[in-house]
Amino acid sequence: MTAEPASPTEGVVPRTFAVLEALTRSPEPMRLSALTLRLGLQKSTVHRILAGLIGLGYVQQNAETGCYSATLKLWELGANVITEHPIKRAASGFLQELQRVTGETVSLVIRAGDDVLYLDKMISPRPIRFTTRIGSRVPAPLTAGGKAILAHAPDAQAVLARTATGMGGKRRLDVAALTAELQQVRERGYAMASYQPGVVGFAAPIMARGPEAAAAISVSAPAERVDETGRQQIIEHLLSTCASMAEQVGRL
Amino acid sequence: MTAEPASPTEGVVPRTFAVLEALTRSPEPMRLSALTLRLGLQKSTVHRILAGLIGLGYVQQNAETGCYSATLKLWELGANVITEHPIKRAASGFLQELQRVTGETVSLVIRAGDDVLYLDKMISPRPIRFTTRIGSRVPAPLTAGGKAILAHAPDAQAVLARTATGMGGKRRLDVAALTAELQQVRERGYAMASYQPGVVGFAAPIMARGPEAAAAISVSAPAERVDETGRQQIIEHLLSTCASMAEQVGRL
DNA sequence: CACTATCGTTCCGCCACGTGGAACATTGTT
DNA sequence: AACAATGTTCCACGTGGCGGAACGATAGTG
Repeated sequence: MTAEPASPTEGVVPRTFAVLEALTRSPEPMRLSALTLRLGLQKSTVHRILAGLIGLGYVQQNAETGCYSATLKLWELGANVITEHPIKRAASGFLQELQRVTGETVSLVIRAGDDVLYLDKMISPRPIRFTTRIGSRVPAPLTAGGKAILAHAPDAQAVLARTATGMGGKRRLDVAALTAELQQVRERGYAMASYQPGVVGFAAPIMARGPEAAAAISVSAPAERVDETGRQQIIEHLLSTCASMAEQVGRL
Repeated sequence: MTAEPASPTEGVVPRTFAVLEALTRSPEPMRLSALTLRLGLQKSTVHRILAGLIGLGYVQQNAETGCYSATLKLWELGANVITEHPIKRAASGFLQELQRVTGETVSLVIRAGDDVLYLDKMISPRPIRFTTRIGSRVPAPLTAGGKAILAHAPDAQAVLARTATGMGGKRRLDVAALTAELQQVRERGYAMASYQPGVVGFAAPIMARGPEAAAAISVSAPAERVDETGRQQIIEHLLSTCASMAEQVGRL
């Protein structure tokens, strides 16, 4: 049942979501042929699915180019999920305050499989903009927030192993070094990383209810803007913020 | 074809989205029976759809209560739509700056049918919190942002009429007064409203490319915090912000 | 403690609807 | 003008969705 012969048929619903996922992942609207190619489906099948989605209002078709794209109705659907999310709700005030006192970009991430997921972000008023987007995923071991969470995850080793093998030669993961680093993170209470070149990130876990981290808050800044004293101040604010939030979340 | 006999069958996909919409609209997780009741579907049908959605990862079931709720995966799906949205992207910096200089909560709204849709919001660091949520809809004529947009919409009268009939006796809409008010909005360049009790809102349209408003930016504050000079300052900042943004959007 | 009511899950025969191939229509290219 | 590539429509086939009903689980009540 669960093991399908080869690729018999997969049902409308999974295919419908595959179409939506393809459309939303693409920065610009997609043509029908691009979708069929990417999904490995029949032209007519994709066309029929798209027609249904247009009827429901989740997809629109550019009248001139004929390209398809997801509509804001799809965004509305998901938006309610996050506004109800307890951690995101609890974090809002803390993020804002931390952004204010540090003057840098702060983010809220949670773990999602072997990745971290950016739940919220408050960007710095200063010139530099980061490219991390709310709703995007990044392999956990690459980011400060991910390390902060993994340091308190029982399956951290497995995550490191999977991530190391998952990424080809490009930026090899040094599992041994990371393992040692996670130990350090546990001791000092915060993690550091430089996922994007020229940007340093500091993060601390939200330790609420139980030994695992519910989330992490990170502060990111251009490397040249952070000297030793700035670093210490950021870390101080970060740790006290996370402690306060953990306390509040813990007694919800 | 388009006119269905009575309620023959509707197909899996529309029903699947109906389930998701019901789940996301509900503040708390829903039981199966609540869903069947709300959707008017068969128990087994809803159950089958939910099982499919769980398999796809868009729905989760609480192990203890058995209640169903949408997952963050659904949020991820929609999140990409908005990060690519040109107006939201263009507005981000302007919203942040306007929030900073006014110190109050600023929002970005666009029109969606007869409603306005909250695309983005930057909340005031001051004590009061508003209940408007990103991704939520409000009938356009009730809000400052909606009025700012309607003032430049060719079908404003139709929207007023529909909204007036749509809302029962509760807060009756005075169509004549609103029509006059829209004229005022066109003249002064900004709109006012008090959709939530004790909160005043000011809004101005983003007039980019053509005679219609692409969006509106609004500033909301507790009524008692806004005196006459504060009001004038807010409006001044608001108008200059919208003008700058319109110029930038116009030449994209 | 048995009885009943309610909710969630599973099963199954029927047939509607999704499926993929191909034909048709449309637009752009050399 | 002939061609190529893409988008849309059509149709016979059979898979998978459909709803009713039976089953199981849990809880509330006399």
